[in-house]
Amino acid sequence: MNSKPTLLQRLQTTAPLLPRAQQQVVAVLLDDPHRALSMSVDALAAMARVSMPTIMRTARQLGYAGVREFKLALAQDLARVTPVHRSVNLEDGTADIVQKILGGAAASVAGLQEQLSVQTLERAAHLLASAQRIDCYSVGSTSAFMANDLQSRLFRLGRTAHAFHDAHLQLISAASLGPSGVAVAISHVGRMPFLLEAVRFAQSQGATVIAITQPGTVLAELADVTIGVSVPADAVMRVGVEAYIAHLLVIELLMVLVLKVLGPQAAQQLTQLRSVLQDHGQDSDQHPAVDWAWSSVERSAQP
Amino acid sequence: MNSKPTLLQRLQTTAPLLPRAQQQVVAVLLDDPHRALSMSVDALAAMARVSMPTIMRTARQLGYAGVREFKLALAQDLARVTPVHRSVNLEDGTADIVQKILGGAAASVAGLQEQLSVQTLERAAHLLASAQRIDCYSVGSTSAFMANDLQSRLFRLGRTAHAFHDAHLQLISAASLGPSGVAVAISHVGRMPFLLEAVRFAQSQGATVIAITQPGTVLAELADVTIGVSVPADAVMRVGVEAYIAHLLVIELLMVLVLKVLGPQAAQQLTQLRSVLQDHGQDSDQHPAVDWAWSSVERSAQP
DNA sequence: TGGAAAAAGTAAATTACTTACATTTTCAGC
DNA sequence: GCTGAAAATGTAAGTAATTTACTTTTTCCA
Repeated sequence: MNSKPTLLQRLQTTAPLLPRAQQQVVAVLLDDPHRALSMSVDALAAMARVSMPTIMRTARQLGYAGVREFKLALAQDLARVTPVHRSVNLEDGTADIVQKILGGAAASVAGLQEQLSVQTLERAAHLLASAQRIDCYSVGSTSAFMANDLQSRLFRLGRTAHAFHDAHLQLISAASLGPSGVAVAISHVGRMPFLLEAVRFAQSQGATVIAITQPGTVLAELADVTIGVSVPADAVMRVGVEAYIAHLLVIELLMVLVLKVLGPQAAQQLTQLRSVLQDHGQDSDQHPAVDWAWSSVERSAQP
Repeated sequence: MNSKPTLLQRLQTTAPLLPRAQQQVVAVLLDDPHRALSMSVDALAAMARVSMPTIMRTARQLGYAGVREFKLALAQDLARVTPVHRSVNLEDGTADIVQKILGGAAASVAGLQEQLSVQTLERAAHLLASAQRIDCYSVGSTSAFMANDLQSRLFRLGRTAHAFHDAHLQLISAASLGPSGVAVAISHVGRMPFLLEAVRFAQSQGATVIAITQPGTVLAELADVTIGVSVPADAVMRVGVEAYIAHLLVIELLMVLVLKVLGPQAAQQLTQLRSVLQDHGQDSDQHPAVDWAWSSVERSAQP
């Protein structure tokens, strides 16, 4: 899972370093990549007002063996969810807005796949599966929801978990965690002083800290295990729902992995829980953790 | 916004109808599409043990003007997020699990784009922008979070909004909404009796009801404006985070559209709010609505 | 301002793709 | 089971695309 910036992004960043004629080529490519694909080399050359070999040189410069390969790479790049390069504008039509926001979200989900490290996730899952107590710390209303979600889902998996949204309570929790405890700190920005203080304190008492935050933040540096989540670079100005969604997905992932570590008997318990909920006619708007776990068990139990 | 089957799927279904030599070609393509892309026509021909023109004929048969076009189409197809058809299995490796869950999420976001109707969203946005009071009804803890989110974001846009998670309070609210009020009912499953009762009551008092729910549910039928959100059919067994994410995105969209309806002066207010929050050193873990709105204004104010 | 190195262009060569036509295969009708 | 026409495939020649080799222009340092 290597993180790769979009080809188009790379074009934009590399462009200034290129000689004049090649910059013109890149400009044409960026202007309408889809059209560029369906044009032949000499058509492209004409449009960029350069000679044919320049096209080829540009492709080489970007690290491709030839124009053919470059075009294939570009095609693949365009096909995958294209990050929005321009932010939403109030003058946009409704359809544009839908496209931009959903496109951005899809891109950030796809990007997440490349950011997450399997090893890190596994380490986190093992810690969560073996901790004697798990405390979830949040900052702000959004993270609070996530901390609660994490707590209740861990709880359903039979783990002892709490969620604290308050700086003071976090400190108290940190004081009592001890070496067999795990704290999970959720904060996208990752530099709220109170939270950092609680984290440091928990660590000083021997607890292990898992952070779900942007890479490069103070919190990320501090934590024992950091699950880095960064929204795509294009959207720097717009910290939107993308971060929420990424965090939700990370939690979902962690829960599946924890369940995997805990093994079949935990899955069994979930199945029972689910049937009880069903008997009581509970809406499954409640909590999906139960549902997916159930389906997983279904499948793996009768192959 | 049309849904299309994968090119590879089409290959598989069309294959039996094709003459022998062309079937061999398709077999090679399906065997290792990525490799097939990087091969020239005669290399492909050699591998399929057919002559060059057969490759070309196959491409034509499939509806492409030539091999070149076909290859581009194939490249695009291979790159796009492939929906997961199998559900997560506890025997899966970590990397598989990551891939399946995130892939599923990406697919559902992409699917959302095809489900949403621009007209419906616009109608909802206009209703929200002009209502004298907006009450958000939820069922279950998840929807509760969403109702709160919706409420607080509407509030920041200067709208009068409340969120009710309790059947009793919802009835009371419904009683007092009146013709100039709008109720937003959020429930994925869309058939909780209490909620339906509140909705019917609100309507009987002249209020307009917007529903965010699966199409085809009782709630969907009942509401004046239904924003239909259905998780992809593949994932029927696994009602996971996909539904959350879809709802979050719908709310995000609605907020942008409402802001658009309200016009620049509302955006202006948001900008001010943001600067106040910044002055007070607030973390932007808080609420993204402010951020994006700010960036939109930035852009549209100084062109 | 001279001159060397980098950049861009011209034209030829190569390679990949496409077409036209010959050959083989298939199968319906006798 | 043979005949012949239509479909399918293959051969070879042509065309269009890409790449290379080499020349001219530009840039910029001394």
